[in-house]
Amino acid sequence: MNELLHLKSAGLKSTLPRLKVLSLFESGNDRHLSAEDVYKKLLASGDDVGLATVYRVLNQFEQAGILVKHHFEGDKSVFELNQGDHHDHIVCLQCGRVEEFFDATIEQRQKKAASERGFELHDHSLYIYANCIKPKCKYKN
Amino acid sequence: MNELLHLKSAGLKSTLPRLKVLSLFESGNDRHLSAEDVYKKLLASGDDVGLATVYRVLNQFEQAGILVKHHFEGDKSVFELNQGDHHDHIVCLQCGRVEEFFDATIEQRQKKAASERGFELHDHSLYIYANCIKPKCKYKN
DNA sequence: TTGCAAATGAGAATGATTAGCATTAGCAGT
DNA sequence: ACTGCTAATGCTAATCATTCTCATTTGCAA
Repeated sequence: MNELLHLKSAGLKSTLPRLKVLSLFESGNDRHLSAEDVYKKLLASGDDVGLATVYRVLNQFEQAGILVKHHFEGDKSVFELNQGDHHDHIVCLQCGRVEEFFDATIEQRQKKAASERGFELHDHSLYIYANCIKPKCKYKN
Repeated sequence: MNELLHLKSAGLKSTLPRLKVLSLFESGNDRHLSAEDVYKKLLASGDDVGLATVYRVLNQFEQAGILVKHHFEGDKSVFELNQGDHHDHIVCLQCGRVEEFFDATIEQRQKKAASERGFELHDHSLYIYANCIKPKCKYKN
């Protein structure tokens, strides 16, 4: 009943769509999903939720700290389960593979860069766009 | 005639709209401008260019390496003159002030993070979202 | 079980950006 | 300078992701 706890503590009613979305992320099959992805996966598994609801739920979960939202290059944003550990992302430009990483030095220097210039760091987004080195990349190798 | 050289070498005809857009950026009054910003500024100065043209020109300039495009938090993207020097950005969440910075160590560690995980770094985007420390911030101080 | 506010679903609306197309304007060659 | 042709422009309509509206449904507390 981990899901229920999450929802309760966020002041969210435990509804079918919310549980479905949550368990999709907790199943762990795909860490990074867009609203469209979630919508399609739910449809595919016979669960009938509206796209608008998916968007709403995703955003509520983000507010509640259950999910984290990312804007990879360009258009649609993706969500991933918030497991407390902050990390940044490397995205393969060819196959889309996403790898997570954390570098204490980078974090450190960012804070420094901000404070040196009269800012108090609140947040940051760091995406590395790269190419898989063979033979891992699904497309280019 | 710096502008002309730019355009020529990019294989772009030297047209009125392109010259207008280019000189807007080269005037240096605002480093970071969205398509909408450019459009409005041109209108304001009596130059009559269509919004679609602005978008087209901006993208052509990006391809040509004359401008660089950035996606700050959320929606619209902004462009800035490409002066050869790569840098990242700090954006104030309150007043929108944008400060540029470069940190060799961060660059370094990114390359390392990528290669350690089987990627060849191609590109990256790093945005620090922060709050101005008083009294510089136009809104919160 | 009842009642009601909160949540959902379907479709319309929005906002940024792009595509389609008829008209205009650079510019190379007379 | 004049012709002509292709690239460029300026509308407007179209896209695409995301949000809003609102009538209907559902979770849940009394």
